[in-house]
Amino acid sequence: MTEATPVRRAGRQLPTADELRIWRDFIETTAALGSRLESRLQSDSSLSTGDYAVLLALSEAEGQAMRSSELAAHIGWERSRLSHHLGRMERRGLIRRQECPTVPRGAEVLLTAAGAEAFGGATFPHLRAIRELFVDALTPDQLVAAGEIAAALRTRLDVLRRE
Amino acid sequence: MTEATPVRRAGRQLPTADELRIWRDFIETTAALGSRLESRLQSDSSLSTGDYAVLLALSEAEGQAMRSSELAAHIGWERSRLSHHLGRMERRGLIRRQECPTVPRGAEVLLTAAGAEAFGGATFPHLRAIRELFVDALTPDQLVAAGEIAAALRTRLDVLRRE
DNA sequence: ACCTATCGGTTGACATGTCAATGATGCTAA
DNA sequence: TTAGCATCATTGACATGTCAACCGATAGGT
Repeated sequence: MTEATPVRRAGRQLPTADELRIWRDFIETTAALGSRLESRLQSDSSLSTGDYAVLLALSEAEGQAMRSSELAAHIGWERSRLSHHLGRMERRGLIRRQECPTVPRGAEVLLTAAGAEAFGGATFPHLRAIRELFVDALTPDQLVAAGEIAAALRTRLDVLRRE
Repeated sequence: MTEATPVRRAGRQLPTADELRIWRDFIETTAALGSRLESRLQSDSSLSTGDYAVLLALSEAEGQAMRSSELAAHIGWERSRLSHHLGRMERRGLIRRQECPTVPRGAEVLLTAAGAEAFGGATFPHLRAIRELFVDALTPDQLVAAGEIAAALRTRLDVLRRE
């Protein structure tokens, strides 16, 4: 970081000690943030962040229903993961699955009344937690910077996707 | 973010749409970054990041050994998680456990030759991946900002620890 | 000495995640 | 027509994580 010369920067293959320290702080803190949010959500509503993502997507979908594959793409999950998760959510009565009327071998995922109710109850505390643990922790400048950092990292991930 | 008046900022209980968008970008991208690193490490060395954390700590420990509880504290894991993980690593021959000579009911965790070898082989590609996916993705300013953001979030998490 | 609380560590039950294999169904080309 | 192939979704095997219960040993207070 205190590295000013582009030449040396380009020549290095490994991170410096400073860079590594930042990396560790960054990845560990964001992981801890995620799990704190997870446990807040759990104690406020008995939902996991996975449940929440599914319920959010269904709530916003037309007819509060979506085909399984679309849902997976929408929230960025593998189909297998979604299928397992839906099985658990179905057992708890949060969603229902039925054959899709339009797509031959498709499965339609429907929000149940219980699911809508659980989602409704979870939303406010969850958003408040996001505000307390993330938004309020940062200055406005830092918040902007966080968005830019996320965008830069995402771009990099996408560029290197197939390697 | 475009919120300039402290009064309005203080009065809000929930994040704005902008803030929420940044939150989602941030948390999802950092999660994706973590899992990309995980799969890189896996394919380069057949180690998980958990394995790596354990092996790193043991490598740096005197005598390449540590008591189980110390190790857990050092890498920030619950004892139960560590115990399960050590069981799996022991089955793969990466570490060994024996009664601790100094602490009565303590277990000493030792790095095996195979563990040291696996760690040695994993280090270089892992650090290179951190550089490619994180350090090189950011400008020097962004890297500094990432460190500051992590520190701010960590402070907040610590302040709210027992709630 | 003896009851009890605590400590270090393990275990079991379960939630979650990945990967590869499986079924079931439609599409396409010989 | 039919053999091969892609697609949608599920399943099973397994790795990982949390939580609570447990075991054995030790330290104190009475």
